[in-house]
Amino acid sequence: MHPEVKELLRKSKMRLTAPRLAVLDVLEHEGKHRDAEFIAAAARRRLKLSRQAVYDNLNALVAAGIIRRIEPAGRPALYETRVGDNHHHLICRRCYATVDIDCAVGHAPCLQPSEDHGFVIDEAEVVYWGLCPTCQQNS
Amino acid sequence: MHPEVKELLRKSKMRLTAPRLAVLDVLEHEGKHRDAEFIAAAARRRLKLSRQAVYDNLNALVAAGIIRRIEPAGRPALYETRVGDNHHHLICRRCYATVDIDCAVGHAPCLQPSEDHGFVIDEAEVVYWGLCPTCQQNS
DNA sequence: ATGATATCTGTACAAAGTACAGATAAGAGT
DNA sequence: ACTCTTATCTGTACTTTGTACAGATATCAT
Repeated sequence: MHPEVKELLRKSKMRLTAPRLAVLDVLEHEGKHRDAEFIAAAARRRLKLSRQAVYDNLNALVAAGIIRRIEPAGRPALYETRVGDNHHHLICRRCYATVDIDCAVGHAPCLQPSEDHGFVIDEAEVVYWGLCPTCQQNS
Repeated sequence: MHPEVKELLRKSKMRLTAPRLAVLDVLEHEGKHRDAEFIAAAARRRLKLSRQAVYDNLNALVAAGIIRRIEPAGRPALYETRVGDNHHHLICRRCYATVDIDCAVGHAPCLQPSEDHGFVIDEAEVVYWGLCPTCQQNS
């Protein structure tokens, strides 16, 4: 576990409980984009914990800005530790492999639609859909 | 009901059943972005039909490219009749009002991420999140 | 060490959508 | 118009993903 993670938790006044650290450890060491089910299963290899604890922790960490949730259409939510840069995602339609994409149009990207309709916009969520190299071959 | 809609159905070799026409009629005349529950309720003011018929028809129409489904994070899916231009959406975080956004970067937009990782990309889904004018006032 | 309360457990519940079997009816062919 | 094929519809049961709630536990401040 990276020590700076514990710093982040303390800064957010969150307790350093074993289930919380386990959830973060899974995200740091067992894949960059994982759903709650995977995180629960992996965390249970370290300790015993309930489904509710997994969801509570994921929600608390998202609220604190320590992890980020993405919700691809028709799929369970995924969680990742890369936060703060509002990067985007590219997902395979067949196997759902997910990779990060830096924004193509500069630094604070995509927050400028052609017409804002009077809205105050704070986020642009972008998901690219396609076929990953492996699934292209097996088609 | 616009006559061209029936043409579209025939072109797709889909039967013109009353439930199917009712679903399309709701989307044409009772709001541009509606979820399955709303569509079912509105269609039931015209005729009696089951939940399954609503979902089956929506799925069939999406598959035929006659309507489009969008799935905002944490919300039920919305359906719209504007298809073929891959436009985007702007959604209010508080009241979930949803408006269409033309793509800011040209004609076949957003299909060029900074790095494609070998994927063959066929769609870029963009959702802008913010506060609509009404909700800005009531905050 | 002690206490306040954030967190965890476990069960029940909820929302959104799908599976399946049998009944019905739309459209093709006569 | 009549019949047939089969797409579509109905209704119930089920699935997935996630939340609500009450009570037990354990973390951190003091």
